[in-house]
Amino acid sequence: MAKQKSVAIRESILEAATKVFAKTGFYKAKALEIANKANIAVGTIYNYFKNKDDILISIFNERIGELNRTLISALQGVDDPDQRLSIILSSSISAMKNDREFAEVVTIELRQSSKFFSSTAISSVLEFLEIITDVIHDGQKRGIYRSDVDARVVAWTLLGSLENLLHIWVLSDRLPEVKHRYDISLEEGKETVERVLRRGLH
Amino acid sequence: MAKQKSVAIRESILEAATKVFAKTGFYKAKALEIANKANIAVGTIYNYFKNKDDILISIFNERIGELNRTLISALQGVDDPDQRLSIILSSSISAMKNDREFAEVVTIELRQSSKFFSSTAISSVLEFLEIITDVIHDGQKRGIYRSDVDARVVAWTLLGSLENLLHIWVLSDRLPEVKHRYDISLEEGKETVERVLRRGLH
Amino acid sequence: MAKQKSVAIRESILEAATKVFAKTGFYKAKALEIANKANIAVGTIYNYFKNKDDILISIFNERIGELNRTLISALQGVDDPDQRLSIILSSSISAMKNDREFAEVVTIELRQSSKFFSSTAISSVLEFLEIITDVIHDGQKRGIYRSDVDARVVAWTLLGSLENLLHIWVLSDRLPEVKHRYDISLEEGKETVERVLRRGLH
Amino acid sequence: MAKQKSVAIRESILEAATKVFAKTGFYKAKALEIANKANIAVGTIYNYFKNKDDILISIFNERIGELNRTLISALQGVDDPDQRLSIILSSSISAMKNDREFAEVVTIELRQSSKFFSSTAISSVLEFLEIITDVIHDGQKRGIYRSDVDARVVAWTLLGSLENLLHIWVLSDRLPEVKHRYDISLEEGKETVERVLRRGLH
DNA sequence: CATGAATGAGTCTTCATTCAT
DNA sequence: TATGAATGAAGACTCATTCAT
Repeated sequence: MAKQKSVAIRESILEAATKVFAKTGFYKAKALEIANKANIAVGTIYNYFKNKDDILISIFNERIGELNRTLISALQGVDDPDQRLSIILSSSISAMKNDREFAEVVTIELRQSSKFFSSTAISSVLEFLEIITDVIHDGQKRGIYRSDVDARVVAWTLLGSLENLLHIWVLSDRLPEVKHRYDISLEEGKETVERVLRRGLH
Repeated sequence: MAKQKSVAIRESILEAATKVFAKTGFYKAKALEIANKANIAVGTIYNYFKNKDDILISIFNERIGELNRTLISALQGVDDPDQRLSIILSSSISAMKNDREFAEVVTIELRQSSKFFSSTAISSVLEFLEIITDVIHDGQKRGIYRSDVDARVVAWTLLGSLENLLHIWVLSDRLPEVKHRYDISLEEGKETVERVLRRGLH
Repeated sequence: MAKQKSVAIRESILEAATKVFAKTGFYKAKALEIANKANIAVGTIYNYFKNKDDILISIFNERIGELNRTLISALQGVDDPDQRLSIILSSSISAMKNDREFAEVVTIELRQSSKFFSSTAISSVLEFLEIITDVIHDGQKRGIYRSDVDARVVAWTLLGSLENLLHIWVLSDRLPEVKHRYDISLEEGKETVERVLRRGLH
Repeated sequence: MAKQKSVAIRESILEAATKVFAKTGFYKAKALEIANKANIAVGTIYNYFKNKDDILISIFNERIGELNRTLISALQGVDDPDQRLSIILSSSISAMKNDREFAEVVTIELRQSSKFFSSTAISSVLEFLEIITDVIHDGQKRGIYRSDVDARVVAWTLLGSLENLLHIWVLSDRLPEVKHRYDISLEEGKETVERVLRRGLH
């Protein structure tokens, strides 16, 4: 029997691509550089992915899908909405901290992608939003959260807040100007967001 | 007068570029298409701008700079921090509503730019953040706003919320999936953000 | 038996390749598509043929070789040169009619091949020409055909006529323009060619 | 005023391409080599032609169009159909003799092109056929030529004969085998074709 | 200043062929 | 012998930018 398409190779391409996308940005990323970093030939990339877009989309969907699964299981058995939102923030932030390059890619490239790729390309992001929306909605139905706000808007803007928290973190490394004025740790940031939200939603 | 003429051309390039960037995204935008839309020759672009990057940066800085000036003057004489934040949101949103293509460009391309361009490229954005930060800081100093949150974080995450509000609005047009689930007007969105913030910050 | 099996595979590759060459042309034909059509793996092709060129050459030589053998046996015992030429035309045309895809390949790719491959690649075509030349030559020697024409030229140009007869037939399917103006059956075409030739050679 | 697209450059691209196509065949011809031969940059090619196909099509249509115009004017005032066919053969052959590389391209690549390009791509060839058909048709109407043959078939097969006459000539240079067996001059070939045709059509 | 033709570096992707299994 | 994943050379075409007019 001949060789089988290897999961390991696929994974190494995704990892290498994440690094290259983080460093140069999606558009300037070169297939050859990804291949080199993954220790394979350029052509091999195209045995696993249709094209560069497909790699980026796969990174998003697989990593965020993973995060979603983590979230869902972490939320199991937790009842308090505040605590649930806290878990969502913590889990998301810690996932990003553990893979800074993925954080950079999500922060920087996701917007572009949502606009210029199809909606299936960002299905996992929509799923992530769904999770947050459900938590808030549930809080509202149980009379814990105020009902005069739109749960979907809260979810979406919370995502924006989270993204920008990560964005400062990521930018600090490149731009001294930002580093100097906005030297804030992810934890401090999370704390502030949570405080505002906790009081703001009740 | 020569100077007059130049300003008009410069302006028409910026307008044309905004449209093209909105439609295709910065990286795929072609100088020739910008020139055509501006009714000038390609070469002329380079009499007014160093390169494509320079056009994008100019769009950001000039339009956001304008917004900043509008904000500053609108905030004149307004004392209440809640009202001031409300003015900031309203002005920003109405500026974007009046120039949807600019909204698309800001929403989609700003992130990329902040990362891969220098910090002067986004000086006006930093200035915008400064304005928000000051309002919150001022509210804290006057004992109106709680002091256990970081004003800079609030400002930055508020920007994230605002961006994502615009993002849904912009995305709705491209992705039916989003349109269907997140059919929210900018005004409704703003209302929710304000409510959470108002209670959350006190 | 192993040998038997091999011949079957070899044959199925030639058949599949003929179809693919007919559809896309030799240069754009993909080995993978040939393999798929032949229900084998790509690699297997290279156990039977040196390369893509080799497949095309084999198609030519084997099919035209077959035609040559058919011709030779059909000409056995026929004495009249006119009748012999008629047999050559009929047999050739009917062979092509029975394998339209091969007709397309011969018509379209033979020229290229004759130029860019070696002369052994087209040895069977040269043999085919030889057969025609001999018939004419023989007619001349027996005083039936005029002697003031060059038998080799007549053979070669007769081949050109035959090719173009097939060419109209093949083109008609792709180009409506041709179909419309040159809607001629192979039989009608053959009739005209024969009439001119019969009188022209005496 | 800026530079104008130059007819000279366009022409030099066509000339260079003809040479390269003759040498390597259309599919293996490299844009860079054409550019080098034409003393221009690769990109310049694409200011004048949409793509490689477009170059080949232009070569065909412009050169054969030219030939058609020459033929039409040469046929002016000539009454005798035999003489007219003779003129067509002579003019075509002499045009090819004067531009051997074009002859190679026509002989080798035209077939491919007729099949895989659109019919406008070969409009000039169809026009050439039209000219021949008209001559024969006219001969038939005037009772000089026999009426029991299809003028269109005669035209098309005559084209095949002409092509193969050129083909031997072209092949002789590459394949010693052919050179050895078919060492026939264009003029001798023409003579034979004309003799057969002249008697065959009356 | 305006023009737009010329430039040529740059890169994704294809696909025939190889070779380890 | 059959397989099909891996390979990597190869090349058409793009497009931002320049500069002669």
